[in-house]
Amino acid sequence: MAETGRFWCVQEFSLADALEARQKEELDAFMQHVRYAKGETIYFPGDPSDTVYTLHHGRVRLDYLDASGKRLTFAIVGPGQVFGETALAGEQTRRWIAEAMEDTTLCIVHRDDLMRFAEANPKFALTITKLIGSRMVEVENKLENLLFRGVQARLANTLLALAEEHGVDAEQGVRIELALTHQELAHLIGSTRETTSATLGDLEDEGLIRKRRGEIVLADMERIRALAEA
Amino acid sequence: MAETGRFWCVQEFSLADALEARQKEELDAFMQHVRYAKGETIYFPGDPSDTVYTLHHGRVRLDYLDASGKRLTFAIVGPGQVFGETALAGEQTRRWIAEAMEDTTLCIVHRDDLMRFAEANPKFALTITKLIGSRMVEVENKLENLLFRGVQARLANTLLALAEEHGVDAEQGVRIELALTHQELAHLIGSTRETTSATLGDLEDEGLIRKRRGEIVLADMERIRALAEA
DNA sequence: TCGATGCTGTAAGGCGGCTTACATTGACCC
DNA sequence: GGGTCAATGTAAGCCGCCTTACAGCATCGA
Repeated sequence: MAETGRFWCVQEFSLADALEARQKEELDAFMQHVRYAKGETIYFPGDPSDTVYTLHHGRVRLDYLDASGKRLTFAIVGPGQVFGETALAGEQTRRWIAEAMEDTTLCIVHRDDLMRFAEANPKFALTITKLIGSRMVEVENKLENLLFRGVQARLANTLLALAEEHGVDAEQGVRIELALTHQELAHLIGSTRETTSATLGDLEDEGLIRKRRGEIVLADMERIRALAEA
Repeated sequence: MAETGRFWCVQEFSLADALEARQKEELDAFMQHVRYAKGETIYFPGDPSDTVYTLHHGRVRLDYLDASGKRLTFAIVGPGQVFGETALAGEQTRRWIAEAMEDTTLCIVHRDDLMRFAEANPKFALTITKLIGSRMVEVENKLENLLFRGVQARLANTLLALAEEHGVDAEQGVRIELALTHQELAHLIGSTRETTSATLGDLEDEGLIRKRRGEIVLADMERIRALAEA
C-alpha cells in the first residue's frame, strides 16, 4: 500500500497531499481493490453516484452516451488518475459511462468515507473542488469545440491533446503512443468513423501527419496548430 | 445588509447556511456592491478569475463566445443566484462572458476572502463544491443537447427549462414570464435567429405553443416533452 | 402621427458531415 | 499459409441547418 500517494496523484496536484500520514492510512482501510477486464463497464449512466475511483493499471474511457448508441468520449483516464469524483459534488446518478479500455485494476472508495475526511479537513475539501474544476474544464473544451469548430479543427485539436499527454519524439515529428482505432478517435471528436478516416486521409495528403495501423505521427505541428484554431 | 442570506441562496441550497452568524457578518465586510447598466459586461473571457458574484437585482447572461461572434448562452442568472464561482475551482482566467441583460446590482467578493473562509470551514468548502457541481450539470446538459439532438429537440428542451424556472399557469398552458427575443433564444439553443424563428413557427402550426412578441405559451406540454426526447 | 429601428416571418441556395454501401487491407489464430 | 474478422479506404446521396436576402410588423421617440 506504499503506492497510495501515487494513486491519488492527479495531473498537477494530489488528493493525498492534503491529508496527514495517519489519515492516509485510515483512508487505505476504506479502499477496495478491484479488477476489470478489457471492455467491461465500471458504471452506467443512471447508476447511483456513490463511489470514487483511482486507477492503478490500465486505462478507462469516460463517455457520454445516448439512446441510439452515439457517444462522445470526453476523457481517457490513465494510471494514477481519479475518476467518478462528481459523486462528491452532489451528483445523484452517473451521467456518463466508464469503461475499461484494457485490463484494469483500480481502487474504490465510498463517497461517504471521503466526505467524512473532507468535513474534517478543509484543505482536502478544496482539493476535491479543484479536481471537479479540472473535470469541468475538460467538458467545457468539448463543448466549445463541438459548437464552434468543424471536424477538421476538432481532429487537429484532439491530436494535439493526445500528443501532449502521450506523445514521444519520433523521426521528424511526434508519435502518439496510444493505439486508437479510427472509431475511438471519432468518439473523441464527436464524429463518425468514416468522416474521421477521410479527414485523417486529407491530413496525410497535406503532409501534416503520417499514419499506419494504430499509429499516428504528427509531422507538422505548426500547421496542425493553425488548423486547430480555425 | 439584512438580506445577505437571500443573496447567497442558490437554488436548493445556500452558501450562507454553512456559515455561523458571526462569519456572515465578517463576510459582509468584504462584499462590495456594484451596479451595471443593461448591456454592460461584467467580465470578459481572458479576464483573471479572482472574484465571485451574487446577484441582487436584474439578470445576467453567461455565454461562451468565439472569435467570430458566435455565442452559446448556457445560463441566465437571476436574483439570489451566484456566478463566477469557478474562480474557486482553480480557474485562472474567465472562459465565458458575463453580461447584464437588464440594469443590475450585485455584490462582489474576492476569491481569496472566500477561500479563507473555506479553509476555516469545511462545510462551507463542500458547499462550494456542490455549487460548482451544479454549474457543471448545466454545461453537461448543453453538451449532450448539442451533440445528440437537433434544433427542434433543443428548442423544446429549452422551452421546458424556461417554463420550469419562469413559468406561470395561463389560460390553457404555461406562459414563460421572461421576455426573450428569438435571437436570445437562438443563443440558448446554439442555433441561429432565422432557424429558431422558423422552428417556433412550426411548433405553433402544430399547436404545441402559442406566441406573440416577447411571449411564449406552452400549450401542449405532453407533446413538447415528447419532442424534447427525440 | 410619423419615421426610425429593432424584431419577426419566410424562402432559396449551399455546404458540411452523416448515412449507406462496398472494397481493401492488415492482424491474428488455427 | 490460409481463413476470419476487425479496421480502414472511399465514394455517392442525402439531410439538417446555416447563409443570404428581403419584406412585414411592433415599439418608441420625436
